[in-house]
Amino acid sequence: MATIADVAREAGVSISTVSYALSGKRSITEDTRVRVLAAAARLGYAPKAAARALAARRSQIIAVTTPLHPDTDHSAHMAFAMAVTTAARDHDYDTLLLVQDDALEGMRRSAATSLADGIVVLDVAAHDERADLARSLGCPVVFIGLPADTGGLTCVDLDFRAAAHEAVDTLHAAGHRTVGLVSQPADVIAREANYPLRIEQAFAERADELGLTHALVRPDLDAPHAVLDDLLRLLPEVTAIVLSTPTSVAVALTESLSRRGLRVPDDLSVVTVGMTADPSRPPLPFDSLPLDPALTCPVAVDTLVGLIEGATSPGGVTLVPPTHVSRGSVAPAPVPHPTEVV
Amino acid sequence: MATIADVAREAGVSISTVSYALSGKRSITEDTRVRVLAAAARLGYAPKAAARALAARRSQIIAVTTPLHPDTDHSAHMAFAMAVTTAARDHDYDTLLLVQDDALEGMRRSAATSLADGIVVLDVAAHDERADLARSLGCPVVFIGLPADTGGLTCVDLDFRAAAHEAVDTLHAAGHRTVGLVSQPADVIAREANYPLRIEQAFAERADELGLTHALVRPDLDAPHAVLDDLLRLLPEVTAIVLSTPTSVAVALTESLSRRGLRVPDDLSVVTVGMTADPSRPPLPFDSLPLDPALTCPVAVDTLVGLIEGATSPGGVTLVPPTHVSRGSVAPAPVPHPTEVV
DNA sequence: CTGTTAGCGCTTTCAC
DNA sequence: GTGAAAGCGCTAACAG
Repeated sequence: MATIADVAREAGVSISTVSYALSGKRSITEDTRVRVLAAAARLGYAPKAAARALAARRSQIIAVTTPLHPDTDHSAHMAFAMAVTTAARDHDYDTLLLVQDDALEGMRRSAATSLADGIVVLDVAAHDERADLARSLGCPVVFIGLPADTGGLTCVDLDFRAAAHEAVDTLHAAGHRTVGLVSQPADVIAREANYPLRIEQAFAERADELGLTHALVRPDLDAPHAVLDDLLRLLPEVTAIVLSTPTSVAVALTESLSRRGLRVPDDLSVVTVGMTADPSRPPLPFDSLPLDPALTCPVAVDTLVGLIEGATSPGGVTLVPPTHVSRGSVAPAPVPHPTEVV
Repeated sequence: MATIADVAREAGVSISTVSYALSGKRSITEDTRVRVLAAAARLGYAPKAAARALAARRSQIIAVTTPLHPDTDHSAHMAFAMAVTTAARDHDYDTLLLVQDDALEGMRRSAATSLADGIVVLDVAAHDERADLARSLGCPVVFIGLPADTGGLTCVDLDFRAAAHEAVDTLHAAGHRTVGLVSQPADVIAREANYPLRIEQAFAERADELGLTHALVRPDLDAPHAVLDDLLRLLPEVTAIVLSTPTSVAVALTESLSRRGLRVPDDLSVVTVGMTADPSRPPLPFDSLPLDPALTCPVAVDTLVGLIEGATSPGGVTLVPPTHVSRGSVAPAPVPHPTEVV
């Protein structure tokens, strides 16, 4: 309840001296600085957020908009929201949560009322109505994920293309010559952000470049166990799998493999690409190039803070390079071509 | 960018008239009210949150604190955070997210700076450091879940006791005479909020009252498939199960049942108590008395808003009655006592 | 290096 | 029913 005036009186200095002593925005004699800090501590002073925001024209709040449709993966999106929040705190910002119906309207509202200084957009769909809104908002906005049209938007995403390439390279280096991709369900590809397509293309491209035999299967969420059959039908000689699919399909695939008596990595090597782990469950036992919130979110928040503070100019897509997590699911191909093993 | 002064000029009235016309806090001639609204719309006016908060001494922001340890169920807690956010919007409040390390410190900060008008505490542990903090904060706080000592706190939770009773009653009414409880892992019971204990006690109590044979098993997360064996060893005649356990255990149990050729509900009836569904996955195919965020969160937010606006006084535990969701997993006992079937 | 002061844009008495 | 004006508590020129 103490105000800056109380602190000034207590420390025997002026109000502005207190303000500057606390913000460090101009140099203060060590002596008076200590006196101010002591007075503030004695009175339990904390600047009122609203007064500060009004005077400084900055709320130190970032809005996070994430529609969270019934079919989006809640645990993954919680991980993203957490990562954004943690990154924001590192820059002294708090995060406001805008969900469901309010994901769109809340963006408008928090921009119009200056509730938030900037907005992070999560759960981005290919044709996301928040993209057009962002272009017309006059408030810094950063997308985590890419809508179909990124024109005029500032976006950050994992470099899925590089991740897919690296997955194929890894398998190729281990001597695999026939590789399969377990991709997303067809309807997800239509609706979601375009990263599944980017992965499919990059996978095929690099496999062709390396002269590998390859194929892809898109699972059916109602019959996830069929993917393995489908893949073996398409690619009887397959020795390695790239997984970029919903967790439920990955789990089903694991079961299908063990039912068939196929061991990872002895019979089949596996690498996942662009999958987000549920922090509250044990991770899938596969080598991964994950879509890790800890990778993209800090970059997105840094970018947003740069925009807010005028240090950066808007627009542009930042693709974050993937990191490789080893879990021992890649082994040399069962029947390697001796001269080609790296 | 338009201010209230712009609107006043445009409408040819005073600033206070604009304020009252928009807030409705005092009666305004229909004519001038319309004129003000039109002017505001024409200028695209939206009151600045910071100015409003400073003058009104209210930020219209509720902080949501949820530590989210690595082992907490992220999807469930996202569902709670969403439900709180949606309920808050219904009262014209936004929600600020405080996670991880900042869950505790953020409470202090948002209270001291008047960043938030009130705080909702999620992910409550039995001995939660946020309980003592809440008592000393001088800022309205509502817990969703019960810490061990609720003295001086305002709490809202599902009535787990009633839920356990109702589950046993349902099975008894269907003619079951031997029932098992699959509870939480032992270490969870020690650390978490005390609801698992409340369920165990209520289960045993009501089963005794009804003269049922009963037993409980606590799963081991590293060997979830063992629970069915354990239960059948303890209770060979079991015809019905009450499930109040992590989702992973429930899934493992489902698998164990089908491996043994036991059909639900033909061979075994099942009811879940106090479990939270992951909205992004298909629900467990069992009758439920769920811990549904949609039940507790609106009550908690109503309570908090009552505290903020001075309509309610703090303290007290509100237990929300459970609702029953039928999914056809309860059938009459296989070997009913004819005279007792209801 | 420090103090004075003019706002920031709104809510809310108080007067009419 | 409406208007004038005093703050809310802080930041950031501007002056010294």
